[in-house]
Amino acid sequence: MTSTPIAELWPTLPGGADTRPEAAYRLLRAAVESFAERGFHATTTRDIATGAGMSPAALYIHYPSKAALLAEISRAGHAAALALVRAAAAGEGDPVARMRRLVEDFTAWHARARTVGRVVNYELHALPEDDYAAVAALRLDIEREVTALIEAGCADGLFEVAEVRTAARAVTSLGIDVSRWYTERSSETPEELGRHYGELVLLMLGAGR
Amino acid sequence: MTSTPIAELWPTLPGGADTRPEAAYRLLRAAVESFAERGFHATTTRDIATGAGMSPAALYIHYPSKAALLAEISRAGHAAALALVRAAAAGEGDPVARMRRLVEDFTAWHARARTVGRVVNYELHALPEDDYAAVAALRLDIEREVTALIEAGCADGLFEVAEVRTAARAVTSLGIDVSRWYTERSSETPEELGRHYGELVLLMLGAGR
DNA sequence: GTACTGACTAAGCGCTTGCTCAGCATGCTG
DNA sequence: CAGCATGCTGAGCAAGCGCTTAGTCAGTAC
Repeated sequence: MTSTPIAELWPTLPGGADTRPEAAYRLLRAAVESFAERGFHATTTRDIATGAGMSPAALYIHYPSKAALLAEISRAGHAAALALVRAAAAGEGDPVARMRRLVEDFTAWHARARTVGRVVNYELHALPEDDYAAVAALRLDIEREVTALIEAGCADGLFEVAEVRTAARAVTSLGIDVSRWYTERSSETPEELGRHYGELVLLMLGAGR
Repeated sequence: MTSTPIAELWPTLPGGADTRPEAAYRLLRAAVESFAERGFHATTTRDIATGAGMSPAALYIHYPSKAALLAEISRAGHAAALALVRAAAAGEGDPVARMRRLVEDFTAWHARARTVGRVVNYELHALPEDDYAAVAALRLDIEREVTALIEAGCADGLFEVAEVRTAARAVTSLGIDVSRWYTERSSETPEELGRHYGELVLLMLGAGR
């Protein structure tokens, strides 16, 4: 439906040199919409091609397979999420300020780019083995950034948690799940939701104002 | 894989009178395993039948379609989750004690019955329209129970939250997402995880000890 | 002009899918 | 015993799948 977040997301992502024909991006966008709405296996190559305004055979000029489209989406989406987490974790301020920004950005991204988010988080099982391995590494990196930030906060006496790993799970989990339930009919904007979730997480980590 | 939670879950569930042939339960269990691992659309009727130790045709003696199997699983799973939430919300103690038990039970259930949980939470889009409507009503009931309990806690001055609906979302979201990431290799048992999550949620709601 | 390229389509191949159907064994009932 | 219901199988159908093929056509190079 709303393809604006995807349009914003892509041209900047797959690695600088943007020499790919515009038709390849139309296919990516159509694939994201279909995969998010129906799932990978229920989406046909005909769906994607039609959504991109071309015949089924044209898809194979730009991508070697349906799974390759999924892999490209998943890699780009994970890279974007990790970049955002890294920027917040390495940003300015104490661990409290950095965690607040991390949760705000992570949450707002999963609300804004919820179609990409759904593909990224709920279609992992359909990835070819190699692509899955690459993407799993990115997911581990995200988890590690969050864990390290919580540990830093604990070391400074700003956070207080029983189990760091469980707390880190809860933080990423809250953000990821936003892409499952958020719709454009939700009462809060992605940014408002981000701010509320930022508050909730800081309380959860024992850093209430 | 581990089918014990499913085995425990079912015979008690689909409505008292347990006159259904044992083969129907074997089909249910095989379907849960397949749907959870590969997703509804990637699962074939041959997968399910083979998993239940019979030929593909035998499936249609017990269920009219592949989707009917999904619907039965989804209804039973949602009913179980709602029952557990209702029991905790209407239990003994103040809102703090009841919320703690609600989160503990809801979380532990999503960890223990993670295969059922995955089907219940991530295959909704594959449900026939009527079944979806029935299941959506159960989901709304769960959300309402949690919201009401938070409101009760706020009224008693035990909780303090900026937005009740957002807080309720966060509580259910944390529990649901457990079924996505929890594995039998996770470092905590379902019950330990439940206790940790119970603590985190109470902090989040401004009720830290 | 000729030669070549990249983006595309119409047609369709080989295979898998959800599901059906005729038939068979078993056990219960009169 | 016959009569019939139940639970099941082997074979297979129609539809739809991912992907391929042969060929079209506008654009570019020389």
